[in-house]
Amino acid sequence: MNERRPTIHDVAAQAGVSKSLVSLAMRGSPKVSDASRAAIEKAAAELGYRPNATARSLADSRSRTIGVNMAELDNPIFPEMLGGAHTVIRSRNYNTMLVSGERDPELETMELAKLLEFQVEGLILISHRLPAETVRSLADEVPIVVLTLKGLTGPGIDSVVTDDETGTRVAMQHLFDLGHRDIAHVSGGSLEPAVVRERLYRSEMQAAGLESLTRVIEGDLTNLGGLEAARTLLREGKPPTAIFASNDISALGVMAACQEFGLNIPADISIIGYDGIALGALRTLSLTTIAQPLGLMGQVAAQRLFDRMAGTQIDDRSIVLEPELLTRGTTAPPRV
Amino acid sequence: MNERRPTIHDVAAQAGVSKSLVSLAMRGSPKVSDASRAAIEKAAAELGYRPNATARSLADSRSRTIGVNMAELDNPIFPEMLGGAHTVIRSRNYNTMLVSGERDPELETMELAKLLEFQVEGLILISHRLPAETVRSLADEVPIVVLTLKGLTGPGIDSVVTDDETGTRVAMQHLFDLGHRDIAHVSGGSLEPAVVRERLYRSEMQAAGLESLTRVIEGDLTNLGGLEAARTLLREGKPPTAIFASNDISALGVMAACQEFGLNIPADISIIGYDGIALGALRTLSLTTIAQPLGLMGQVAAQRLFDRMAGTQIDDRSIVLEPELLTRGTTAPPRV
DNA sequence: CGGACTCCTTGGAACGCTCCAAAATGCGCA
DNA sequence: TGCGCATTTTGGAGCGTTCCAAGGAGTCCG
Repeated sequence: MNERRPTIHDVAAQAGVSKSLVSLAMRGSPKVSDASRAAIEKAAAELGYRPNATARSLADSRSRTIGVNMAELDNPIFPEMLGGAHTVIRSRNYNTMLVSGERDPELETMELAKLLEFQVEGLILISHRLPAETVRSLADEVPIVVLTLKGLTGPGIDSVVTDDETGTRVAMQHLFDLGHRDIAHVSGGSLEPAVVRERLYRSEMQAAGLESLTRVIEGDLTNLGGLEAARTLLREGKPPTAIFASNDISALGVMAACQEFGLNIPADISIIGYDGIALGALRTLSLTTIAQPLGLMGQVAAQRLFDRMAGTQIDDRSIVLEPELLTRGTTAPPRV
Repeated sequence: MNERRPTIHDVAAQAGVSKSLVSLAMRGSPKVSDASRAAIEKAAAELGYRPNATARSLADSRSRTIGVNMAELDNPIFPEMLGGAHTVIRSRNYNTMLVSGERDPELETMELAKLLEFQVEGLILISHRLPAETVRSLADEVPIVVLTLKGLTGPGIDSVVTDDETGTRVAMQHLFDLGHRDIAHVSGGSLEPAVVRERLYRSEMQAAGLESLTRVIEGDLTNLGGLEAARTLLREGKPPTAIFASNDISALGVMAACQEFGLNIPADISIIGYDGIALGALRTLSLTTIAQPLGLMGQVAAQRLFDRMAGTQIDDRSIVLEPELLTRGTTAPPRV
């Protein structure tokens, strides 16, 4: 390892100019003469000079860094969103500082505090488990964009979500159109999107005059949760002709349970998920689902963040994207 | 947003002490009297003071940050490794700065340069596409741990890999034990692990006196690549009784192709993958595979990095972990 | 040949913190 | 009351940049 990294001073000395001029040259200022520029570049190359971003941040009080919190790593929708955000952040010549609270609000709070200490200029919360109050107080220091959760807004807080009501309606309509009536729902706990999906499932069933067939089995948005829920359901007796799962990974668990019970998908039972994880497109799975534009959501979130950072005047606090039905191999008309 | 963030000076003024004392107190030094500490804490709380990590980094020239490069986001093994590394980094009270080169060596180089400008104290490359020379020169400035690729070592560079030779042998042995002889391989291109796996496949076949049955179809470690490769293979005529795919996601493509051709897995054809992605455990897929301890690899990588940063004397440059056969639902004895 | 410009270049003061040597304080004891 | 010692506290220098006001060097023109 090197003894000491060369600084702007070393370059200046080597090139025979002042540190200020080196500073200008490094940032490509037009007011540096060609001769000086050449000398400086030569000196910098010889010394292996690398600007110190920390010092720069301090001097001009701009960190050029965005903090991203990823609530959990095991649902693939989050990395997909991260990818989208990351692309935009990089294209703006910013850096991404990633933390994860691992579903633990206290840890999450600490991690976010660290981000602020690093002077991040904006925060993207790819889901989170924080109390509203905490988020609000963070938003006091730096603009925040929250993904997938729109319940919480306020000054400094924007959100990017998809329209879960429409999405759920489309899912149910798809099943109705295929001829299904006996449709069960594997729910997803108390987080916002899952709650909305369950509510809409119920109201759509009711609107179709199918209250009596309404069945909700509790899941938790995990693969195992979906598996267990579907097992419970199938043990009960006559299976429904279709199951709407609150998200894709739990839908995959549901599929596994159906197979265990000797049910053929989609001949014996149709399954529809929600999210549009890349995985679902695997030919092996071919899961019909309501796709959220995950990568796009990340991109939009980052863009909005930059707009806020630039102080652009924007009225709405919430960006709602449209979900899309992806008809694949797990849904078909019910057996007659 | 706030006008200006309070600094250590503001806290000092408010508490009626010097900035130096505040600095000590903030870092929990034992040589601060209880009275002063209380006053300082009170003042800090009142002002909503938050230490400026940038200034601190500059002052003590330690960034407390590790840079992580994730070559690509679409193979789930990488986020899994990231998760492991992240845990360790956080437990050391360090931060993670994440970049991704998106398979583009030039972009990757630029991103890594940015990390160094931020004075990261160490670098973890979760795979990469860089020329050896570039990595070596980076290693001159900061310790590096490379995951999944062990070809490249040298001063300042460590690597964490699993023993692909053993892994492949175990995979082949598993198939041999089940009674398979006609085993094809879907390869994975020119990256190091894929090359080793292909070589070992060939040598194991040869050792078993099965040169005549050796068949390698080119894949590229993607789902689609696996699908296409298997289609090509199956179109050729009599299918093998088993296929060994170079990694899990391509194995999933292979499975899809088999289904397209009306082959029953594992009754008609056995499939074994490599990696042990979490996904493969999904009951719907139940992919037999050679599992690498992905999360652990990330952890070990981070640990080794911290050891190097601490200057611990260590001899070996390469950590080799053992892979493990996970027998699941896609392998069975061949039909007689 | 002097002034008015334009173009380059410069030193010094921040930025908010840590580190250090030295100063203040307090206490026990002769 | 004064001295030594341990405990607290302090101001100033420094970390590597950027920013700014001001200084020098040319150039053009009357």
